[in-house]
Amino acid sequence: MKRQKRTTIYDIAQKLNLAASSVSRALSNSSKVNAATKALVLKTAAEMNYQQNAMASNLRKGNNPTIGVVVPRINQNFFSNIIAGLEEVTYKKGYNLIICQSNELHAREVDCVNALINQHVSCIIISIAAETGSYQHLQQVLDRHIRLIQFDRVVDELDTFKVINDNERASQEAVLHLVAQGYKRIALLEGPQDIDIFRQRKEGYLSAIRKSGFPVLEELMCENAWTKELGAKATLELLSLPDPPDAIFASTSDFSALGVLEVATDKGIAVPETLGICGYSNEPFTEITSPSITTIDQYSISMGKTIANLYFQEMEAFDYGVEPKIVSIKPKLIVRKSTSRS
Amino acid sequence: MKRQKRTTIYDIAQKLNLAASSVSRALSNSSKVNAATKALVLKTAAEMNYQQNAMASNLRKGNNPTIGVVVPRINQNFFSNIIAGLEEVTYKKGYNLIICQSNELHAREVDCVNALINQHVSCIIISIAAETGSYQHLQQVLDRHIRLIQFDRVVDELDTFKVINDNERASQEAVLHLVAQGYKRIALLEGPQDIDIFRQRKEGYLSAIRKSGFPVLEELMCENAWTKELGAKATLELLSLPDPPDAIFASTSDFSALGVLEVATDKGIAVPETLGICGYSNEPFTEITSPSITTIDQYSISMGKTIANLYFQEMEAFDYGVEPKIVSIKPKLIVRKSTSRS
DNA sequence: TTTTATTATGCAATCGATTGCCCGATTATT
DNA sequence: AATAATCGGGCAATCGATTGCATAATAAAA
Repeated sequence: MKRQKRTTIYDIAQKLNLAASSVSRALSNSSKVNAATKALVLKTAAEMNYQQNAMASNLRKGNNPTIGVVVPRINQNFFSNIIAGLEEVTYKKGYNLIICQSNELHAREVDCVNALINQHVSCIIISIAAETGSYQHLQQVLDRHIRLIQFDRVVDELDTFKVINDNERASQEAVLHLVAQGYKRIALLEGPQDIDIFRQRKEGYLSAIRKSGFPVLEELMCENAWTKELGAKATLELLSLPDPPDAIFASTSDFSALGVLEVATDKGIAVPETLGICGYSNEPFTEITSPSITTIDQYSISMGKTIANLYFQEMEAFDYGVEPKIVSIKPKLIVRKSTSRS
Repeated sequence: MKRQKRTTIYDIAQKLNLAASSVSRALSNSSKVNAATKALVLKTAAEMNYQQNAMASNLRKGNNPTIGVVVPRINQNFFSNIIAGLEEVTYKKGYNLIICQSNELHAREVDCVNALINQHVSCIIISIAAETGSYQHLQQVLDRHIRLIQFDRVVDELDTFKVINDNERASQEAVLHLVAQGYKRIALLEGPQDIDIFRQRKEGYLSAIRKSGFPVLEELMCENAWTKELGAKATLELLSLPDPPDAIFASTSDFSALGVLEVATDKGIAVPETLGICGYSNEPFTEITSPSITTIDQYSISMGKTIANLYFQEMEAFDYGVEPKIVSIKPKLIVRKSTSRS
């Protein structure tokens, strides 16, 4: 079974007794070709089942309308929403999306970025892996004048476009909400402090606690309570304190908050009456638990759209002179039953 | 700020006073180049920050190590898991993944497929949109000798590789489980019957009902109860029957099952005692509801891996003579509290 | 009717890497 | 020592589309 060659503009040119250049112009609707010829070329191309070879075109034109995306995990609600949002916009612009996942590993992230550089993508959109290393691979991107947009987890030092959530304000708001509900000993489950977003969330917590006139208590802050299991473990420890907390802000994720809720349910602790629980991310399940969990929505789909639009508006419009810009989105506190005492 | 050109093999060749061909061979580790020269080229390439231009390379080699994926929605648990699984495998093979979403629209699906054909991807992996139309676009793919793998929602008529879930057996098993738990009037929430997977699930339901010696009752089968809202609506109707069902199999999705559960909870109907509920897909939240929902796990991540491996094993190894093969994965019934009477 | 614009088309170089073929210089074989 | 084989490397064509420049044909202007 022999692989028949695809039709190229040369095939069309030959058939119509034209030059390939004319065919090319006709197909790209250039004004330099006669309307009749144009129509004929278009018709013939359709008949011959012609489809442009994007590789050749892009090579010649020196640009590739493709955006590379690197996320820690594709199948994580937040990121898959981001990707969906990105796709929504890039599709309309005729851009392709190449997706990679770093699996939270630095080495793999470097690999992905290099692959994207090879592909000569127009832009790389990235949220960095938990396992951070040097930023040399990102610097490489900049050195090659490939647009780079960081989002969510960003490297501050790098002077790039950034789209982030205002984690600090959101966290602060969440904690102030807890205070308003009458909680007085509010614990924090925090994430790895070498990741900016977790530092910011902790900042928000601290400033809200201070602002409310409460003391900052080391024993109420648990490190690395990232997953459901770790959240549960931390909760057990917190609850066995001589003076246990009356609310827990799982700033790492809703999964962590779920761990808290499960422990509370197991122990017969009333939520929200005896223990208030607040998560982060607005995972779909937070609405479904009983009680439903108060959390923070990050507008992930629209964030994806924002990122893509940023590229198209700011970056395509002008040339490289554009000042890198930081877009900060304020997430929204979603109050549900797990913190509604009143 | 002028965009400095990227270094090419010609730049390296010039610097080392070599021919570009030798540089190319050195970089691809060809045996036709002296070890010393090879080392020198590699070193110089690194110094000059050389990165291959994949577009040029792929054009010349006539192949593009890229796989295109078209799914209805990227941010749907099942599909994002599939993509994660695919990526896991393709990454290791040095392949790129271009992701598109059809948004369940036929026209958009056609667009995506055409874009992928333009890109000369090596393979297109697709789960077709709910809004089906002609299959001409997929036929085009085959005509151009691009590998095509359909998964989950497939077009039977097309003679391609297919990776599917054995929806019929899984549904049958679920219903038989309900029967074993003593449920006697089992209702079905079904999806659009022009999509194969929903037809198959209904078949499974029907055969289990017959096998159990129960009558097939039209009034217990509700069409198009796809979403949570539709599931809830259908449940209200079912419960207002003179002789209401004692179990509901939401074959469309867990969301639909969730709608059922919410209605039951609202009405104070005991689950699983008075009403049994079974969903489909093993969405993360099914574990969390109270009671937790019995459902069917589709092994989505591993299914993604299976699909990718299918491409690499069967399709790269041989040439086009390979007989299209159908891989059927048997999903797993996950029994939880919503159907556990005993 | 001659000259100048305009329009439509062709020619050939180009994007960057790969590869078949050829050739000179070593090394191995008889 | 003469011939054959091997090695290392260069030349130039090629992948398919695009584009600056040249040119023929036609229309407009003088």
